[in-house]
Amino acid sequence: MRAVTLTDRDRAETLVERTGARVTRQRVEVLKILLAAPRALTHHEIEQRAHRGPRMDRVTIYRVLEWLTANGLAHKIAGDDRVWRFNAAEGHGRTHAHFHCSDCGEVICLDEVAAARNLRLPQGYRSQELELTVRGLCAACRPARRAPPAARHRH
Amino acid sequence: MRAVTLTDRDRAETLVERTGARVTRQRVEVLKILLAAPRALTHHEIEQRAHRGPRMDRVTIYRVLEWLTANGLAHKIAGDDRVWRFNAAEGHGRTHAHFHCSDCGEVICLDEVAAARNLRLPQGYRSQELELTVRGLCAACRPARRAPPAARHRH
DNA sequence: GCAGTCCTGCAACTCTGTTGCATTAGACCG
DNA sequence: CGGTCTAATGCAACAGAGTTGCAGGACTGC
Repeated sequence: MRAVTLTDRDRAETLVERTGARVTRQRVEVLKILLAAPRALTHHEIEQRAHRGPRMDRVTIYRVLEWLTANGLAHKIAGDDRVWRFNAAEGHGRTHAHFHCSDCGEVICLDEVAAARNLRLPQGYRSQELELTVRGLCAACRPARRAPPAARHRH
Repeated sequence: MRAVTLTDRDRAETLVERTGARVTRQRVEVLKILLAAPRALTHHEIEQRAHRGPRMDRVTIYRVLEWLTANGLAHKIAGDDRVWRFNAAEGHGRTHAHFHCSDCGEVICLDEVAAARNLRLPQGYRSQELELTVRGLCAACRPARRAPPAARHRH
């Protein structure tokens, strides 16, 4: 995980301000956490990071995440473990790709791909968004070739 | 929804038999329901259909679905509403595409697409499966051009 | 028919996310 | 700077999907 720099906090604050809504400590804090993360985080992970600072309620985090998503500042990904994961939404268009590790559940964003546009939908269906999901093993979970796999934890 | 034909029941039975494990009423019944459905079903929907026949426990359905998935007879899809949906797995390869209706949550399978194979993963990551998700509005949820939209229910 | 195993049903539980409501604290105005 | 108005927060209770443990039932092989 990248270190939380002043820049992340400032960027977070600026982004929240730009929406025109209230700039609260909680919104800035959560967005800062997302900006500092190299991958999508679960609510649980965000909560843990948030609790290093002053108290912030579970529910507030849910509501902030919802608000960030509604305002286009964060992006919500449905994982395979029934848990939402959130990204800072910078640079996310209507077409993007994610990698899901089938072992540890980690989710990262991949560069955009020109996903199949020759896709045929049934009569009357309309497409709004495309998402390409790659499932596989991340570097940490991939069985090593020589050395035995390092001990890992799930989640 | 297609009518449940004798063929579906027979096919279900044959498929379960082929695994070598026990052929139970519950397994055949659930697989039959999946085979008869034109789209992915939630546990809840499967339960409702199953309850037209003799008693079958909620938990048993969960376990049967898990078993079907593990044996390659069913396919599990994470929807945007935190609910698993299940398909009969016939014809599902390692690359497939689904359509998720962002309004009613319906999930259907699309024909396979040759999804981006020029995808670049980070160092050390390995891909096992590709899934293309198209989000949009299904025919029922799409705002009509002339007539007002018909009344609908969620789920 | 008997033993052993696999599967099912039931109850209780966990975990993620939501709702209702009283209280707090940003934003704005003077 | 202090007051006011309202959106946002904290707290508690709840809801729904899925899981676990265990006792009893049903297949299977002999």
